[in-house]
Amino acid sequence: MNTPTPSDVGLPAELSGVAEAGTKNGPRGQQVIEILRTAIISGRFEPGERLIESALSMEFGTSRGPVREALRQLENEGLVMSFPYRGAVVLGVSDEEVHEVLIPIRLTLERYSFAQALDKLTDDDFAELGKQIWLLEQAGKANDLIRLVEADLCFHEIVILASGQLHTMQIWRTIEPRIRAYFYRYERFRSFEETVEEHRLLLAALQTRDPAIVLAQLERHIDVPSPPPRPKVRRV
Amino acid sequence: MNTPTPSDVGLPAELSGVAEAGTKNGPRGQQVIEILRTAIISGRFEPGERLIESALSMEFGTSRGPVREALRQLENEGLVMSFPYRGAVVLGVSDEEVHEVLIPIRLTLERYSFAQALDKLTDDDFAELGKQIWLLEQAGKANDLIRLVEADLCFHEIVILASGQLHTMQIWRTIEPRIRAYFYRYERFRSFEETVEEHRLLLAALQTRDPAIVLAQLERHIDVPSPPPRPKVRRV
DNA sequence: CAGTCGGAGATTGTCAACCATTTTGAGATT
DNA sequence: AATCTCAAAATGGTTGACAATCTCCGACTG
Repeated sequence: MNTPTPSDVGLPAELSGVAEAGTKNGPRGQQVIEILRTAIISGRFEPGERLIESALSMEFGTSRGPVREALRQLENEGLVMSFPYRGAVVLGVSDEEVHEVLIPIRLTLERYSFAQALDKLTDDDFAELGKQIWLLEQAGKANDLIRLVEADLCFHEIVILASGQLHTMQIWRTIEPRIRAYFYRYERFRSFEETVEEHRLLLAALQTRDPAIVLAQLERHIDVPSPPPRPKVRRV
Repeated sequence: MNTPTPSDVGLPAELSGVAEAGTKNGPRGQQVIEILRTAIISGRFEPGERLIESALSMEFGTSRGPVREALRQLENEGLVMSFPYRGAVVLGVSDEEVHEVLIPIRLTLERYSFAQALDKLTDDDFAELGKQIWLLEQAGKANDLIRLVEADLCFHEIVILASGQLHTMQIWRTIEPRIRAYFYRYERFRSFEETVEEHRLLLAALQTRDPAIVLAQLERHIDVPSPPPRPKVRRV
């Protein structure tokens, strides 16, 4: 899994010791982002609820600076919308928009990056993918939706990162949280074992390094469901 | 053209006096974003060039705060990439990624929002669209690429805004600058009159309010060109 | 009584100066 | 030649203070 370093884009540098995403990232303000994001995705904030900078900074024990940046970041992930001098409100995602926009975009991103990643995947990458499969299995057995979704998305992110396509990665980051929120809502209606099996097939396909096989399996995995699942629209 | 207001997403408010995008926006820091964005898109910065907060804030006569936010914004538009404690560098876009990722995403966005906008477009919206057509004609006659691209993208943005789909809008905003940069590079190789005519057809299609007609014309307009145009890849 | 006007209060936007943290590059050392 | 050390440069974050703007509520007016 190659995280891009400054040298990849023209900055003088060597390999970067980028912390494994998840636990204790570098700058503290990143944690603010993560906490807020998790809170919104898991539904601890109602859509429409206002987020006040001073209140949040108080709560997190930071100054307003990091909170402002977090809110801007969340805005770019579509979890929040803000208005000049009026502050930020939590956003919801309609199932329709997920199906008609976010999932198709995801498919575009993954089609391209899987194809690009084919001749770049290292043994290390495959090992990481295997690890995610294992985590999927564990989560499945434990009936742990959160960890299942986590491993699912991580699997895909590994390939996207390996593809080394900067803009594809950037767009992935902005839609991933919304996809995640959607999965939390609806993945529970699928058989966990089915999800695990699909990723096994996907990994096997990747190991052939045959574009046709990989893309076929990818389309089968992601395929855009025509009728929005359970409850209908649920606007904003 | 409906710009979403806080009330649309749950905030108590009435119609917002959002300034016509372009000239003197509200917060000063927004101008910093615009200046930097234009500078990057028009190629006044080389890809790989470093952007230093203190230098920029000096140059713009602001404090570092607004510059930091601008850099974060540009990062979310894929024009810049930043690394913790290492700062931001200007990014380029490979033609391949534009064709394989950005344009297909654009098509997804527009398919959905044009369909959604059909029964929401007001007379005012149509008037605005007509105005853009006129501007396209003027720019075409004057052989003014910049203004042509401006009116072109503005035309599409009007429809996207009218669709009222918040996430579609949000994603549009993050890819629009890169599309714009691409147009600046390659639209010059097309007949301006052809571009104008296509938008005339698109507007006529919209006026029928018939989804089939509109989508057909849209696909014809945007269609994903298979072979990357002139110079080949041009990485990062 | 409806509608308008005018602050007061709340919240965001910006500034300035400062310190902590981290990267980076140039020497000095082995 | 490779490594180590250290100071300079930049970013990340803090504090406290204002300026600019929105919101809302209550008084005034037709």
